[in-house]
Amino acid sequence: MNKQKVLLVDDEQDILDLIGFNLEKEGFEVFTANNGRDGLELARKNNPDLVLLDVMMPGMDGMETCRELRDDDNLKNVLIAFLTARNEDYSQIAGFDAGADDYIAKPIKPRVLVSRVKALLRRNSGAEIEVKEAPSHGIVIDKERYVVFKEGVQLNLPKKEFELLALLTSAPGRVFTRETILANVWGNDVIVGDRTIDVHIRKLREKLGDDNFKTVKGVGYKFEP
Amino acid sequence: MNKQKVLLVDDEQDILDLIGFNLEKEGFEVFTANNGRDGLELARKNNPDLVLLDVMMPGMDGMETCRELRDDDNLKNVLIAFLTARNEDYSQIAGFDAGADDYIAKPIKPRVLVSRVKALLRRNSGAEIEVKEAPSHGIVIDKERYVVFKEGVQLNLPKKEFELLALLTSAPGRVFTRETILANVWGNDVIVGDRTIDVHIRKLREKLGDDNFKTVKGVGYKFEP
DNA sequence: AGCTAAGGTTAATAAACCCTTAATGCTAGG
DNA sequence: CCTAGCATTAAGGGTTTATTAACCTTAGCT
Repeated sequence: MNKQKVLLVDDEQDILDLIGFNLEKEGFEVFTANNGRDGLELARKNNPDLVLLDVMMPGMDGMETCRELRDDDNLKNVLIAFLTARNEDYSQIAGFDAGADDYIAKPIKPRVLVSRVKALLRRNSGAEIEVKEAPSHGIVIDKERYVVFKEGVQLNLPKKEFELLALLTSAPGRVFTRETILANVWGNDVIVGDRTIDVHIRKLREKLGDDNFKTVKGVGYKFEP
Repeated sequence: MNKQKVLLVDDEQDILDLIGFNLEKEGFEVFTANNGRDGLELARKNNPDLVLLDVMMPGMDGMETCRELRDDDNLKNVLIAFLTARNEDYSQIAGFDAGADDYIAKPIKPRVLVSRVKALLRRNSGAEIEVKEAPSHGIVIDKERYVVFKEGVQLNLPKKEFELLALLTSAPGRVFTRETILANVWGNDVIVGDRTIDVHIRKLREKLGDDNFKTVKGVGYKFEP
C-alpha cells in the first residue's frame, strides 16, 4: 500500500516542523506550505488524502483556501481539517460553511494529532459511503449526520444498527460473514453471541425493508437493493 | 473590474493609516477622513461601495454621520459598517437603528478586518440576504460581540455556552463527537468530565429551544434547525 | 482586600435508550 | 422428518444521557 499523503498548511514554521516530523514518523508522506496559495498549488500537484489547514494565516486564510479547494474538481472531495487556535479570536473560526471535515484545536500534542489524523483517514478509506449521489436503491447514508434516508424519509438509527448498515451497504451484493461483521462493527475484543447480529439485522429489515437484506445460510448476510 | 471604493472615517490618524494601508494592499481604493463632516463630503464626491465609520468621534459622530448618509438619495443604499471599541458602552448603540450594515469591533487584526470587508462587499454584490435576516433557523450568532439573537431577541450567552453553540452551528446537521467538542471548546490540555458537556447542552436547549439540539447516543450532539 | 454575583464544574440521582440474551418458533436441506 | 441454522419476540441489564443542585472559581465593585 502506498503511503498516504498529508498536506500541511500553516504560517508558523515551528508547527510545520513539529507536526510534519511526527506525521512522517508515522509513515505519512507530508507536504508543507506556509501560506494558502502555496498550499493550493501543492494540493493540485500532489493530490493529498488529507489537508490540514491553519485557519489564521496572512494572505489567503484557511477558510478561503478551503473554499478554493472545494471549487477544484479534482480536490473537492479531499479531506480537510482546520487547525484552530483557541486563544485566537475564536469568533473567526465558526459559522463558516466552507466544508471542513474536522476541526482540530491547537495547541495539540503531536501524538494526539496523529491519532486524529489516522481516525480521519480511516473513516474515509474503509467503508466508502456515498453521500452526495443517491444510489439507485434509494437508501442514502450520511455518516456525518448519523442519519439514513430511505426514499427521502429520514431515519435515525441507533449506533450499532447504523454501523452495521454502513458496513453492509459499503459493498452491496457482497456477503459479509458473521466473523467479519463482528470484527468491524463490534471490534475484535468484544465478545457477543451470534444471535446479536440476527437481532440487529431484523431491526434493519424492519426499518428499511425486508428485501434489502438477504441471508446466506451458513455464511452471512448481504445487502442487495 | 473597477476597484471597489472604501471610505474610512475615524478621528485617529493611526487607525486611518493602518486600516487604509491594508485595504489598499488588498486592492481597494481607499478614501479617508478624520471627522464626520469631511467623511460626508468625500462620500458624496466619490460614491464609495462601503463606509467604515468610527462611532466615537468629536463633532459629528458615527451615528449622526450614518443618518446623514442615509438621508442622501445617492448614498442611502451604501454599505455602512460601524467601528466600535469593544469596551465601549454597547447600550449606546444597542437599540440603535440608523441603518448600519455591520458592526466591527476594535481592536481588530488587519487581516480579519480585510476579510470582513470583503465579506460585506461580496454579500452585497452577489446575492443579498443574510446576517441580519438570518439563516433559516432564526438563530443569529454575532461572534464579534459575543451575542446571539433568537428570533430577533438578543441573548447574552456565557463564554462556554457561546463557543459550544458557535461550534455546533458552524456545521448544522453535522454530529460533533464529545471528543471534538472538548478539543475545540475546552482545548486539548484541559480535562473536564463528560457531564460538563451535557450541562452546557442543557443550558443551550433551555435558552434556544430543545428541538435544535439533537443527541446521537454514543456519538455526540448536533445542531439541527 | 472583602463582597457579591455569575460562570463553570462536578456529583448524585433519575430517566431514557440501546444492546444482549434467552426462549421459542420457523425453514431449508439432507 | 430431523436438525442445524436462522427468525422473532420480549424482557433484563447495562450504558449513556438528562437534570438538578451544590460547590468552586473568577470578575467586577466598593
